[in-house]
Amino acid sequence: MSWTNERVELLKKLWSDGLSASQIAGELGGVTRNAVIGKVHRLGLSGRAKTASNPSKQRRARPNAPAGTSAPKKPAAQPQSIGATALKADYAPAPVAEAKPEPIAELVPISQRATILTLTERTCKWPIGDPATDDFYFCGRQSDAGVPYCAHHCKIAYQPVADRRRDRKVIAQAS
DNA sequence: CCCTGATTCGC
DNA sequence: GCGAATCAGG
Repeated sequence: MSWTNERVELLKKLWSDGLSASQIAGELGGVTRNAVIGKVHRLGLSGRAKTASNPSKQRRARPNAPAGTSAPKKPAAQPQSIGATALKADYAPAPVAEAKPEPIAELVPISQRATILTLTERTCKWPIGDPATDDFYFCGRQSDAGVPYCAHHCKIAYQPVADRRRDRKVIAQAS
C-alpha cells in the first residue's frame, strides 16, 4: 500500500484524534505502526503534546547495518478468536439491573480504545457502545493474563456485587 | 511481558 | 520517501 492523499488525510485525522500509531495502522491496513510513525514524522505533525521526555538522552539506535541481506519477515500475528473464547463463563458479567447507562465509556481515553482489529490476547475486551453503529469499540486497556478484562473499571463489572462495591471504593480513592 | 512514540539509515 | 530495526520509556 502507498500513502495516497486519502490515506494521509485519514492518518492526520486519527492522529489528531489521539489514536495510537498501532491503532491507526490497524484502521488503515497494509501498514505497520512503524510506517505510521515514520509518516507522522515526515509530515511534521509529531509531538502530540504530552511526553516532555528528557532531552538529555538522545537517540542512538541502530548502531550499524541490518546485518546481512537475509530478509527477516514476520507474518504479522492476527488477533485470533476474540469472540468465542474471550469471554469465559467464569467471568460472565453480573446482572446490571442498576441504572448505570455507560459510565465506562467516559472513563476510557480515546487513545486507549480498541476496535475489533486492534484487540490482542492481552487487551481488555469489555464492549462499549452499540455494535450496530459506528460508535462501538472495546476498552482496550491492558488486561491481566488469562482474563478478558483490565484491572480497572471493567474488572468491577465482572465481579460479584460485594466485590464491586469494595473495588469501586479503592479506585475512587486512587483517582 | 504488554505497550507507547522517536530515531536511524538501508533501500 | 519509505519503514524495519532499534531505542527509551510507561
